[in-house]
Amino acid sequence: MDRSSARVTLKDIARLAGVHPATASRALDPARGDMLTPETRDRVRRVAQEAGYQVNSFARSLRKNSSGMVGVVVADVANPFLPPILRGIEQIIRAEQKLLLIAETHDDGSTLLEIIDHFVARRVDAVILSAAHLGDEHAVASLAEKIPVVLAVRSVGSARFPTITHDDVLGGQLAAEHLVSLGHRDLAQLRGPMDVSSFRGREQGFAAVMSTTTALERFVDQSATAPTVEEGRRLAKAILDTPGRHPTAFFAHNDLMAVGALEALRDRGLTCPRDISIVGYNDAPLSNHVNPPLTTVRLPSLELGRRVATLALAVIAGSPTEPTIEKLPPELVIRQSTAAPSHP
Amino acid sequence: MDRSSARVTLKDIARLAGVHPATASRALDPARGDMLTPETRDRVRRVAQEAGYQVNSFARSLRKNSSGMVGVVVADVANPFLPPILRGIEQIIRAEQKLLLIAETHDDGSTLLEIIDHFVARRVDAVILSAAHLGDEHAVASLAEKIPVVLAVRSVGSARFPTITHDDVLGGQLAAEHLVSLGHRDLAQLRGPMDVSSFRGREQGFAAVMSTTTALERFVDQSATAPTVEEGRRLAKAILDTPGRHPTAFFAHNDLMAVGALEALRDRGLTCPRDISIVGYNDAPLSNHVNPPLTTVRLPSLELGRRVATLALAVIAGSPTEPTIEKLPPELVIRQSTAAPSHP
DNA sequence: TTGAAAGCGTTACCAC
DNA sequence: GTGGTAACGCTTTCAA
Repeated sequence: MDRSSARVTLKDIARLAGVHPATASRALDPARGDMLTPETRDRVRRVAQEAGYQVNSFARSLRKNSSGMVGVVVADVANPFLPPILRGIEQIIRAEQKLLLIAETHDDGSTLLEIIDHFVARRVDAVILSAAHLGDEHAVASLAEKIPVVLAVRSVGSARFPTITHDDVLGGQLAAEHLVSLGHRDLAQLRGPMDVSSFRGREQGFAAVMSTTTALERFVDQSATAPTVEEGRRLAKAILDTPGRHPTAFFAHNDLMAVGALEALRDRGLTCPRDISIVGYNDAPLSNHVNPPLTTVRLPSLELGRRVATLALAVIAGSPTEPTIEKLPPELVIRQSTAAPSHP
Repeated sequence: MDRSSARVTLKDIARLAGVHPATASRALDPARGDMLTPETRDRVRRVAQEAGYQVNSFARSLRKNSSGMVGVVVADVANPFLPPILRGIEQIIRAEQKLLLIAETHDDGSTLLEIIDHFVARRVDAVILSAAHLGDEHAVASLAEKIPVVLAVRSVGSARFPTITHDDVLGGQLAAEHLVSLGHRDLAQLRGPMDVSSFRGREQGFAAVMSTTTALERFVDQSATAPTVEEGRRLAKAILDTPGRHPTAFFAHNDLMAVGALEALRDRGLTCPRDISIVGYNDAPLSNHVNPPLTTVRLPSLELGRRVATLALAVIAGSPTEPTIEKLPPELVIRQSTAAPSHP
């Protein structure tokens, strides 16, 4: 593999076509192509084509001070609810001939700062941040001074930045109302990390419904360190290990935690939904294939991705974006992990 | 949000620190920092720190002709077996202070070419390609002329390029041997797309075992257009709809297809493993939570990611990489979707 | 319509 | 050990 050959530059094309580099530059830019006579334009383009010319994006970006890239910050690519969001973003961004730079924080604050530095150094045209924590407001603000930022999925608490999320409060309500209407009166949430707006919203929506009914929520002081199967299992186990009657229904803050709860039940010889009903969240890909198939809350994630990307492009273009927060409505999907309590 | 303020450049730092830009450049480069007196070096660094200086990576890249980015091409980020590979890659690449550029082909040939163009234009330091099809050899060769390329997971058939894959032939063998040793004699594969080396390898490993035993493989001419739940269901349904006795075991080329097969069984009122045993592939995250938990083939994907990235760095550094192909061994995980046939 | 020249911010090389 | 100079490849004035 010989890669030593120097690459063909605009100057080469200009020489081959017998024109000045500036002319060649104009010929190859669709936007400025019609400043030229069709003949010169086409000749240059043909030469470039034949020579396999590719712009040097460094030089172009240096000159234009824009990278043509959009940075996306996510917490964890392994999270199964991310792909549709990323796909939605990609659809919009690629249509604009821009490229996506994806980085992961693993929910670590200092990694977030590092990534932000990278993005700033690379003069990313905009940052789509879906890994924010409540309290990251300062970091986001200082990033926003340099690069357009839009928040996806997770807000930072205040509405200072353009944000598009799922309506997590509504999602929590849907879950609670479903369980209450089935007759459950003794419930518990398996909470995700409380420094993330999504889980905070779910908790509040759920609790709000509780407070308007005769139903009781218990174990309100526990939450997961990460929204994983293991943590779901741990929280559920802690509840089941508590002496006395256990709740008849769990609201897990995502499907992975719901699966962990299923494991905890099984460990104790309990059955879902006979002994305990479980509602998950996200409608992750295999949620309808676990045993039992999960009742869960489905999110319009592809749409969210598309809207976020569209918003990012608008901010790049400098439209008068007032800091809005838009919340897309979720939808309850009823499957077989929920039923009326057997001992009412 | 005011982003109009011009950014601070190296020249500014030099002026503030009372040195020449070239000196400032040296002071800020860890590798060349010790050419300077500690005093000047530290003074420059302090000034840069205080002024919030960030290199302009375009200028640097233009000068160095290297972007500090590694491009990764995958078929589909939603595929649950990718995250560990990406994580492995990221661990290695980030340690080198490089950034990952991730793009998806959706297994579409022209999209692959587009992405390659983008990567070339952006002078990515290397490309890690895990979305190759058998027959993409030409495209890969022309890319490799310009940028170091390593193949991950999927080979192109020939061994012209440095490649690290899972040992799919061995994986197919493990699956076959397991089923045969349980007593199955009438089997079928639910094949993934045959233009992908991974599935091709699994098929061959499986078939090789068949040919050395009294077991018989049937339905050898069917394969999926994509390795999805839907396609797994379709293939399984086609087999079950065929008149006469059906096979007593399926080898699905991945876990998603296995789940599809489970659906097809359920649709026909059949039970796994009582009526039909199923082996999946990949040990995807929820494979042990579906009903029944899947016997499957586990892949050392994190390790693969790490090795691929290490190899890519070696190629970038110009080490004398002879085109090797390395195959990492998979491992059979026995769960509850396989059992001895009930009507032997 | 095209050409000339300057400059984007950085680093490599050569002097001193 | 530090400064000067040039160059990376491109786009964008400004002139002609």
